[in-house]
Amino acid sequence: MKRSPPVTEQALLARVNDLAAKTINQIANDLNMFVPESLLKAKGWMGELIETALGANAGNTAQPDFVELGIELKTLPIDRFGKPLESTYVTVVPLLDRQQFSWEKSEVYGKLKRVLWVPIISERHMSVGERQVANPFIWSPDHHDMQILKTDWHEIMDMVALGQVEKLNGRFGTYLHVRPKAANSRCLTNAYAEDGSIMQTLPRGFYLRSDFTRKILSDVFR
DNA sequence: CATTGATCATGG
DNA sequence: CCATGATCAATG
Repeated sequence: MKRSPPVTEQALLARVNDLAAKTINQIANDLNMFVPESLLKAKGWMGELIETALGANAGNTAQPDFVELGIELKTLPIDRFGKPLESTYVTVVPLLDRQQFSWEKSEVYGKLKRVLWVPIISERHMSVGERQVANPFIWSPDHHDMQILKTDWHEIMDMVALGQVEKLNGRFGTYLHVRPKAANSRCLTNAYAEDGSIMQTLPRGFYLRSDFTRKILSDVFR
């Protein structure tokens, strides 16, 4: 039932290339998985399907999906022209980290340093099963993009450390921005207040803007 | 119509 | 609650 993880990057590429051009129905049928009518009540389903198909093994730990390879898997919904339809979730924002202030040790860096992108043509009018895998590829940020990601991360984490998490909103950040990441708007978690005490606030996540993922695709396929 | 803010499912 | 997987949907 569960597939073992690929041992090499080459093996992972071979597996994911087998998915290229397949419909979601084909992939799910091969795995004996049921395809939901809608993703409204199954928002993570696409990602879980591709994880299963490829043998990802990180579970819900805060590590890249293919732990030994250090590669993060991201499905990316695109329209028929290859334009991303959504932002891409990266990881939760650590609200109580005043120490571990190193970009290279951050979970954002750990996940974005090497990513297997699996674009899926997922226009809303298409049924889930008819949606189709496009051209997957493994990517790392170039130096320029890495600097921008690092700067975004530092600016956001500085605000968190200064107790300004509630001043953060989706307008901050060039590539990486911060949005709510919770079951609903009543969820609360601890964070620093501006006076250094502990306050309660809505949990947040780091997301990649779709402008940036659009650029990634155009850099690769130009 | 793009973007920001809100929400859904699951496992530990 | 916190982490994973994201998409939905109100708003400007």
